[in-house]
Amino acid sequence: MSRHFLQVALPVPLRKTFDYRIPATFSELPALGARVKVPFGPRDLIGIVTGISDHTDTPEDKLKFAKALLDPVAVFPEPVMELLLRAARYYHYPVGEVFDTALPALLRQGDDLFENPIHWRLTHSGRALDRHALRNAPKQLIAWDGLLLHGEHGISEDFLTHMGIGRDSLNALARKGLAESFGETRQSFTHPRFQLSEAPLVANAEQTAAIEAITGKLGHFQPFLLEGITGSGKTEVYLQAVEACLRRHQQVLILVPEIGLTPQIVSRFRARFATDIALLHSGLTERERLKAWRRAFLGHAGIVIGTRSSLFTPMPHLGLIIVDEEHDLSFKQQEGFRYHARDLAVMRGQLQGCPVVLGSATPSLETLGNARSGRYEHLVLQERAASAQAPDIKLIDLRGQKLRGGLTDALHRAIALRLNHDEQVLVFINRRGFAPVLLCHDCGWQAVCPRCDARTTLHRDPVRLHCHHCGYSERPPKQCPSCQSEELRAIGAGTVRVEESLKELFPKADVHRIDRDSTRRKDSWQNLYDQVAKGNAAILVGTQMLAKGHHFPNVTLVALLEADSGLLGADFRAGERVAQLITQVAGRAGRAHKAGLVLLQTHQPDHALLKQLLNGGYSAFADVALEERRQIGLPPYGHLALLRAEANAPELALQFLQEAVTQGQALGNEPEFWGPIPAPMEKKAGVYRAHLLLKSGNRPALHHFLDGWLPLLPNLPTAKRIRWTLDVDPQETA
DNA sequence: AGCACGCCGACT
DNA sequence: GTCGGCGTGCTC
Repeated sequence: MSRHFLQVALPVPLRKTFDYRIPATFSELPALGARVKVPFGPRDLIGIVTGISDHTDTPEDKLKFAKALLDPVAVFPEPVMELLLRAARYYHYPVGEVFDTALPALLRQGDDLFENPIHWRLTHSGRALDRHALRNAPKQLIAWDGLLLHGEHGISEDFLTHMGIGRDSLNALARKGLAESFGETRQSFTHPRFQLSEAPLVANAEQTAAIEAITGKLGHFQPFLLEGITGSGKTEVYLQAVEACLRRHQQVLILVPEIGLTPQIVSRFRARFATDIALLHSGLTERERLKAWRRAFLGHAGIVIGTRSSLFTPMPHLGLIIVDEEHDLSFKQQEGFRYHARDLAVMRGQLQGCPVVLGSATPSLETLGNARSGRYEHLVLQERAASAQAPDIKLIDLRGQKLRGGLTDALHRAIALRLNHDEQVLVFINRRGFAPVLLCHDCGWQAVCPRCDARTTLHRDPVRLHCHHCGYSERPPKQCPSCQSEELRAIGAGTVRVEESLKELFPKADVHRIDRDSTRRKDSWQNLYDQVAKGNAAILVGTQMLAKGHHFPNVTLVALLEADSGLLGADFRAGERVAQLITQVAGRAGRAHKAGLVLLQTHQPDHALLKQLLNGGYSAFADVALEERRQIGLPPYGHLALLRAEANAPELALQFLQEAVTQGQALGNEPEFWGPIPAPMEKKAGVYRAHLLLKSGNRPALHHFLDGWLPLLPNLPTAKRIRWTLDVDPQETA
């Protein structure tokens, strides 16, 4: 064993592993994927064993001994280990940091893998022993003394090891019947148990076909796109596929968007299945998270429902992966290890040999592309449940219209009509706060953020200017700082101003606002939801957070005050996002027995995207958009990576990226470089940002180039004066 | 990323 | 005279 060296991945931003000698205190060779504590420079770190080898390239004098083996088995079993290694390679991110993001914080910090680790105590005869009986076995005597001290509750093996009492001495005492071990061991791995606690719904023909397609592939890798309009019963397909998986004594992993892990979704699963359901979301304490993680890890939990990072949860009997609302942006991590949980879910399905179901009413063009090319099997649910009708979508031309609180007369009348019928209305405006611009009427001065290239938003309660891009806020000036005029005006409308106007325009109606500011207090969202779900006439005003997760059966009118505002962005995905938002929002209208109406206020009633959506729905839009992407070679037909640079001066970031381009051209076989260009909001939170987009028609070629290029970047002349990050498959390219 | 080592300004 | 600023260099 001493002839072996451990390769250990450590949580440091270094693209390599480190080799360590194995000390004699290790009672066994570590499992690949187990945690070890090792000395690293002046401190100790916890790392993951990625390899054990009988040779090392590190000079003898540099090698140190590992300090402790923390786990009797791998915290990352083989398929998860393989997933993480591949992910590190694909996203060109240091493995040690990839492991770190995949592990619950408490395990990262050294908590025990098993809740009740192996403990030792003296047996009855052990306690009765005369210590002279062990006078010829000094190590056993020390162990016996130690155990005697700790009485019948015993002491963890870990602690004993720490005290210099080894497993050998303890085993020797055990053989003599003097000591015994107890607590959880690796035997506590199990298969999940479940019972059906309610009968499945009767599936229609489309649902039945989808369920059969998925269940027919259990035990094999196969990705599915389950494309189903709102109200078409995607969840019932999930439920019946989950049931089939549980019947095979396997576990199911369900990924949901950050905001989607609502009690409503969870209660559907709880109502159907009596099984251990582990929830993993941002609201848990680290202790709760570890407990839920363990139930999945040990195989106890039949169903694991979680947000992005729960993708990495080890599950010994994983048989099915579901990604709900697969188009949702929150599946892509936007900092650090920038992985896409949906894409890695497919990779995990491949490694574990199980089906992966990607569900959405508005699939991402990437997923649609995969479905059309045949890589994913395309399952379509087009029928709404018997009671529901498709909503009617109409445009309202904003040009030249007089607005009251952001509403045209036509929209005002439509809302009044619905309220008179005791129905509910949703109003979307994608902007928080009171007004997005504070303007001097005399000289044109506007309130801007000193740290960002952005205007500050005027808020009420308290009255302050806030920057939505950094934490900056200040009291609004009483006079214009530029010309001393007192004619400062709040221009444009955010959710707060729209809420106020609606209260004035409809004094008898219940008006509620739902955005990040109004739902900050815990439970307030749930209370509001319960109140509105009763169905009394009401208007809900909110940002797109209102579009997700919750269903209000009495909503018959949905209005977008600025349906085309999202089209202004330079991002090539802007159109896709707008189409998804409008379609999702439309799905909130008229779900039950009442036909719904969707009204889109727009300055561009002739915009091609809006026309496609109106005439042919999301799939007509997707046809056109995919063809455009194909022609310019953008995803899913081309592959992107984005190199971002940040610096304290604007030229520095651009200069670094230019050096990177030159370096890449010298390497050869480089992809297309787009840029460098200043980021759309060049200055943000006081730092200047620039972008370099890499585009290639050939994914392996792009990655091969990155493999050669990235290690050279730290050596570029300006590298030490900037910060750079690489984003593979960026979701926000502008 | 930490953390140490190392060489120049304002304070007990 | 020291405390401490953060530049740069290393971590098996």
